[in-house]
Amino acid sequence: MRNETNMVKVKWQHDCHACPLSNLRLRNHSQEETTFIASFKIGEMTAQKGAILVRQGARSPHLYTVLDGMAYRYKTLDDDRRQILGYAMPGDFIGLQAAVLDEMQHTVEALSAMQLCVFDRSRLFELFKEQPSLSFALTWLAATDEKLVDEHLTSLGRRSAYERIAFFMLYLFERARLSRLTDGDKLHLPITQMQLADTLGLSLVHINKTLKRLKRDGLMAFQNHVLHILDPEAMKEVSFWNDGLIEDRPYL
Amino acid sequence: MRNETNMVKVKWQHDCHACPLSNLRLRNHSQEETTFIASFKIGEMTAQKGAILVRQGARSPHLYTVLDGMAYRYKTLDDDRRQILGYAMPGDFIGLQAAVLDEMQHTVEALSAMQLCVFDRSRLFELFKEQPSLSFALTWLAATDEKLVDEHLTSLGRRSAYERIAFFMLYLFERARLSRLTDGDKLHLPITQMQLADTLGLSLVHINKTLKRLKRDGLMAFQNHVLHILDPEAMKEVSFWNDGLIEDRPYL
DNA sequence: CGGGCTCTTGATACGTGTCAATGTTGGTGG
DNA sequence: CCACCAACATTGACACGTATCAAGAGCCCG
Repeated sequence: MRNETNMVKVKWQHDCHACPLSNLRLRNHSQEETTFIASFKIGEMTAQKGAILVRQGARSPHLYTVLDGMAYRYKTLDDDRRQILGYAMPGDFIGLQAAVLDEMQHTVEALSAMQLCVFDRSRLFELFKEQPSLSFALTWLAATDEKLVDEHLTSLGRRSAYERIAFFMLYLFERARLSRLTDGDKLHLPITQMQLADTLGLSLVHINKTLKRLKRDGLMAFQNHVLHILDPEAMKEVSFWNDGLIEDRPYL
Repeated sequence: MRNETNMVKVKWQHDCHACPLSNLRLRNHSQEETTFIASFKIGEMTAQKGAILVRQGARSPHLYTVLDGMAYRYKTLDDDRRQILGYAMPGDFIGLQAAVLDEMQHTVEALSAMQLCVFDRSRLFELFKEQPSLSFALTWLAATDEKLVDEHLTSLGRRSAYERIAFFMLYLFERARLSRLTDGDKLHLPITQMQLADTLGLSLVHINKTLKRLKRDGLMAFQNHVLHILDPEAMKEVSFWNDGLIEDRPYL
């Protein structure tokens, strides 16, 4: 049973007008919008690795923006097969589906220690009434998230294991770059090969063997939770890379 | 090369206040919202089977609501593998991604003769400024579409071919029921086995053989473009059916 | 009444899964 | 600070689901 009580509100909080995310490659807001966001914000919280932020089958009263750390979301079938749907990094909004739908269809879990900005779902409609630009930004986020899932779906449907892993790792790397998490051609990734398997619709064993092939071929290496992109051009080529995937994003 | 010029504006048009969709199991609007929608609407058009409504890699100036007929959307990789991402039925909005993103990442093509309501993308921001309820509805649609792709992704990642086909056919059937396209336990579906294969990440041959097994087992039959649900309960059981998938939807 | 899509079926190949055993790593408590 | 334990990673052998190839049958539309 996963821990749900290890989330602690923190005393000290950021001023939205000096949001730490404004340093990232994200779209920024006007003064007035920032003031609205500040009023919409309930507080901040810390979540430990493994904490459940949103639970499949439940209703979620809170929405979050990731300030620090990573999370992932997944669905579980009635036996215990599961499919990981996506990952959230600093700047990402968690709970768009929670915001507008009744019952959550997936679980969101912290991959590492996280710091989050918390919003009150029940006040969301005020945002739609008063802030057309932010409303548009929310819709933009929803559409962009769907675009991502579309690409992920294409991977599972039509890319081989080798192509699929190359594509996904390159995606994580490029997305992480927006949040300034990369260090040259390296990236610290708090995920296991089991999680990779559940992300890409493959078995643990096959992930392991295919990672070895990718390393042998000089494309990339993933060891001790460090992803190392060795040959980005070759990665793009073998994975049928899509340049339109990664974009600067708005945030709340 | 697919035909793009076979779309014809029709002379006679529906009055939004007597929208034919209002008879479906969809969420309806207030008088004022309907008036806004009427002003947002450019006109109506007809599309022949095979017509391209939106093209991958291009920018789309128009948004559509399906009045009649079906469409599907897909991505193509640089070799010619393709992945079908979803289907649109009467009441569905086509072009949410087109509405807010720059370049389309998928193609939308008519599966049958269609009748569509056409909106002007460039006036979308007025909707966000003036119609908070409709803005919310748009975001709801985006979130619901993502939920659907999430489930589809789970199928490709973690359901076997047999489960996957059962799940998808049941989904199409239940979604079609909302648009009153079903006839008892039967549904006319203008799709081929090749399209089913590209939807479910399988080969044509394997689709064919698995359909045969499903029929032999008394679950469902799909012949001459007619889907026949023989044992809905068994279908739900083998496919790990998700009851939260199908909901009444708002529309524009 | 031809010609091109579809659908069907059998034979065979191959990618990926499963099983099982061993090695490695990192965290925890004595 | 070390010993231990539990995850996690690695590897080989083998099984199985699904793809590919190939050929023929059915169907629709001009």
